[in-house]
Amino acid sequence: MPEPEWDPYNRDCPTRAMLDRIGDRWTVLVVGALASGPLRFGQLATRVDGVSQKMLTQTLRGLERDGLVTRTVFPQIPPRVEYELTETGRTLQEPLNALEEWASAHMADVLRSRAAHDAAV
Amino acid sequence: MPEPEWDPYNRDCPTRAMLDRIGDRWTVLVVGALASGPLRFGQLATRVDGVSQKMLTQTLRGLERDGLVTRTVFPQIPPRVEYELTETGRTLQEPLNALEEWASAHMADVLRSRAAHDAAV
DNA sequence: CAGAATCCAACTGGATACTG
DNA sequence: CAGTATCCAGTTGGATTCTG
Repeated sequence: MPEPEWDPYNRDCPTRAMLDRIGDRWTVLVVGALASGPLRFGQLATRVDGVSQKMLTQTLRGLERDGLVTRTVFPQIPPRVEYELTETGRTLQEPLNALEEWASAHMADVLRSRAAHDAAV
Repeated sequence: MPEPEWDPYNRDCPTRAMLDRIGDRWTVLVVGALASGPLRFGQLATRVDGVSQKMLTQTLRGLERDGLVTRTVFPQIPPRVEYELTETGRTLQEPLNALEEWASAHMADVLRSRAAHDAAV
């Protein structure tokens, strides 16, 4: 079954949009935060330091739409809403982890280079 | 040698900025395009479909500053400038490839989910 | 060819206030 | 608690023009 030939280098390819979503600063962090299991909205807000509630909501809605996250509402007062990675969402973890690890591993190099470069000016 | 404990979940951690750079829609594509070897400015502009010359320049400057890409000017008229991944830049290829592959592999699922979700509204 | 510089429309995203 | 709605300042980035 020959998958269609996705090509991110073509400006009209949907994978472009996908890279945008992945690249979204909050998406990476939210998916990462959900890696260890379901979390409530408030818990996510706490874990992902600095995210505004607007952005968190927006990010979660996007992930839900793309089938990467499920949203479960428990009908009680006060409301309780849990977010959890779907099967597909979990497959995204691996590449995202790789990214975070790369960032951690090479951050020092990058900062050094950046300092040197700026000093040279 | 215990690396400092980078934590992308902390809003003040430099890895946050790094994720921003990686997340940059053009960075992923430019690094990917350079994977197979050095390219000239114009070649990059062609490969990375849709990038404006302003964005390409900006992206390349950023990558250069971070020590991920080298910029070589050949003193001739008309000018010839080549960009090439550095050692560190090449290490970034792997995680980025993983991302592109994920996008290619799951794009169909995502589009399906998206359509279903929108239809449900 | 490879850019630098400028202008400006459009989108992003934070802060704030309100609700079921 | 988990949002929604609104306002708005700041940033992004495309188009265009000019240059060594």
